[in-house]
Amino acid sequence: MRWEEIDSQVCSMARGLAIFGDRWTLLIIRDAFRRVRRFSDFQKSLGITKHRLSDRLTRLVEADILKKVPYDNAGKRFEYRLTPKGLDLYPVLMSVVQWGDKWESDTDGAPVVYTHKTCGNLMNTKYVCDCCGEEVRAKDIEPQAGPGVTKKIKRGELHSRAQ
Amino acid sequence: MRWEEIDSQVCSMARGLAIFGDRWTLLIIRDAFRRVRRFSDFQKSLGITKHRLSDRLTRLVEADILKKVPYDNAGKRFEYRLTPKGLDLYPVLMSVVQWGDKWESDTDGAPVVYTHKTCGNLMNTKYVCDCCGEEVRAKDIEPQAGPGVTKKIKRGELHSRAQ
DNA sequence: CAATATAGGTTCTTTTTTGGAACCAATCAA
DNA sequence: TTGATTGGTTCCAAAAAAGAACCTATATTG
Repeated sequence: MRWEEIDSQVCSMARGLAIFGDRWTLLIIRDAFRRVRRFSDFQKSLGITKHRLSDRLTRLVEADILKKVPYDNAGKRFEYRLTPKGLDLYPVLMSVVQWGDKWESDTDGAPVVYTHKTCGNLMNTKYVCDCCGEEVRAKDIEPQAGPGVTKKIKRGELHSRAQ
Repeated sequence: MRWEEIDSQVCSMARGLAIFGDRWTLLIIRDAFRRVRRFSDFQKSLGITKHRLSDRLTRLVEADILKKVPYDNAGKRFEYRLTPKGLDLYPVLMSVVQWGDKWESDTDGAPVVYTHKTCGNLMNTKYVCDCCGEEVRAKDIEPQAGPGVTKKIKRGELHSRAQ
């Protein structure tokens, strides 16, 4: 299977990764959360080639994760800002950061720490069930076919179990 | 900057993505969580070429995310199983899935739903501050240089602000 | 006002990474 | 024992990425 075809899988992970699962894209989004907004600033921050950056920004705008906002008088230069869909990626980034802090920090410790303004404390995050509030662990979870699969089976569009 | 150099950034995201931020790797880990364990099963599930799969599995074993466990009598055939470090990636996968469910499902709805065995309900997850339990939002968080940066600055190894 | 710098790209060439197919040795199942 | 399966490796062609040069439209400087 070619990589471009992976979003044809009936799987939310495959569909997500088809958008941001390649090199650079998540780092661009990381920078966007750090208020990097302009082409040249992304380039300086990342060291990515202009060609690649241009391509990735275009795709992110097409995917409605970033939007272009004019900032010069002539309206011909643009900033790239996160859309609501893009802002919703925050848990993805933070879960990667948390994992990296735990498993890939050198002996000095985490490069960046986070203060939660709401409660005033240094923050660690955890992933919880929004119903009972308990921290989520793989073994406590039972995946089942959801409507995105069962409806397709009912209509005869899918036969095997979901990818 | 070359992609292989990104893990030199003092940034937990860059370090994480250096390991699993390329094509296929997170999908392999997804399958591992679904109890896919053998070479041929990964291959069937993903449609990845053997070459690529072999390479990715080797890297994941080197990164201590998967481990090889012999399963035949002669001890020459191996299964690939998640290590504790690999199991700890669960929040990364689930946050991608949650995002994909919300933003990339077709009109039928989510392909897979999850029952939380502990509380018996269909589960949605949320990302919370482990101190106050409130859901984490980008705007409520103030990042600051952590020990992984400040110690290096003190020793004169870093001068600018953290990447 | 001309000259220079900067932003935001595009084009071109080289290198690296993939995809795809063929091949292979060891085991297993009939 | 014979053929199928597992878990790869090797080789080649195609696609993607890196790096440099180039380009156009503003903005700034003298």
